[in-house]
Amino acid sequence: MSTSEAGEEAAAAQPVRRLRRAERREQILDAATRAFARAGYAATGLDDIAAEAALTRAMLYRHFESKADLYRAVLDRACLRLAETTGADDFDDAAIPALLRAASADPDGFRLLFRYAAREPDFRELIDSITAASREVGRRNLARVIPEGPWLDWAANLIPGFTLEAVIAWLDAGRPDPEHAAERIAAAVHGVMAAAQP
Amino acid sequence: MSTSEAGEEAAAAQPVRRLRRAERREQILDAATRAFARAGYAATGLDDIAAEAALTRAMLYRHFESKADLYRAVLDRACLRLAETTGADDFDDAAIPALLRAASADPDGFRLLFRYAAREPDFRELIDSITAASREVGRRNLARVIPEGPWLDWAANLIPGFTLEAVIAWLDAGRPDPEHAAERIAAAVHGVMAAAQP
DNA sequence: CCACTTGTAGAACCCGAAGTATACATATAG
DNA sequence: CTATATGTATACTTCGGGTTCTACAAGTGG
Repeated sequence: MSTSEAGEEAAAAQPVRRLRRAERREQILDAATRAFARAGYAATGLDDIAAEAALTRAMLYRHFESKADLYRAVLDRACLRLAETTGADDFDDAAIPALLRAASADPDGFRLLFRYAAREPDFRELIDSITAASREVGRRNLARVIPEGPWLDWAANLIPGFTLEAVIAWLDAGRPDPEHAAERIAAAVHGVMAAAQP
Repeated sequence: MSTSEAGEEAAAAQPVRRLRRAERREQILDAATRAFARAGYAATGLDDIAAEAALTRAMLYRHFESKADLYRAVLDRACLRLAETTGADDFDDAAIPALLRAASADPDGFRLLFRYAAREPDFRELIDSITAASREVGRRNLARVIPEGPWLDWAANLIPGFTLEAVIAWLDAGRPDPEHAAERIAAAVHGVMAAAQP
């Protein structure tokens, strides 16, 4: 007890890693992304997030106004990263490698955006800028090979979500041969498109 | 005001349609299925359900122990109907027409089961009997055309969910030509399978 | 006509989780 | 060395929504 007052107990626990504000904010966003990606907004408590970040709840409030504010920041960053990695894609076949890159770069954010946020009424707006554009462009591309009608609607509704699910399934499968993964997923998408043709 | 004390106000409102217990229970389950199918368990309040059923909250508690109990009853009935309509399917191509029949017969229940309940940790168990079996059988069928490896995992993870999404998209598209819808969806599934082959 | 069931209306209670407050500890820049 | 930013710990308040309770109204079968 002479040299250090910190070591009162047997376990002298690491002396608390401190970060500067901006870095801590990022670290919290990382942790929150992981936590939210497990169960979505409603089912994830602030305690879960604090535990994931190895912090107390109080610290969360020093960086974010509220749970909703934190969630928005998480989604915003995930959207931003996605946009940066893919680069304003056209949602044709050329977009698939970009999606694979984006999903690899930020798997938790990717899953969160498309497995959960897409179905949460209060926050769907935040990613609508992405999904709306992709649906629109996707539909235009489809219209070149599928005649107007219910089966075009069917394909246009189905394919964007399917493409994203295929990418997530690729993540879940351990990201096998990244060289040709895009080709396979594109082939799968074409298979679905073919089924919608007359 | 002479013949009827009920008509105190201008609008004599229909004299409250009464049902016997069992029928009312079914009617509540119908309404709750619709309400839950819009936003899932957490985001749906008892007030929403009561409004949908055109009843007061108190009545809900005369028929169900709790919100969770009601939800379980809703899911159970939807599972039961599904099982009855499809009849212990094998989740090969022969199952697709059965799924279309089931989705047509109970669209709200179908959507609820596979769009929401499948992602709700607390209740997933209730439909796991279905999804687990379908995944298992589906994987065995896939293993006949795809060699063991990550792409088999990929397809096995992706296809069951995709099939269900394809059925829901068909509902959303207005159920076009039911005669050949199963063929188209089967073709789409085959297209995905083909993409997983070497 | 009576008893019973089905129904309304709404206040009150309760609990978990979000959000707030205060006191204290200590790395680290300057 | 000291000031300050970063952090812990914990108790407290607030709030929404599920749950309970009480009081009353009225259709229906025996």
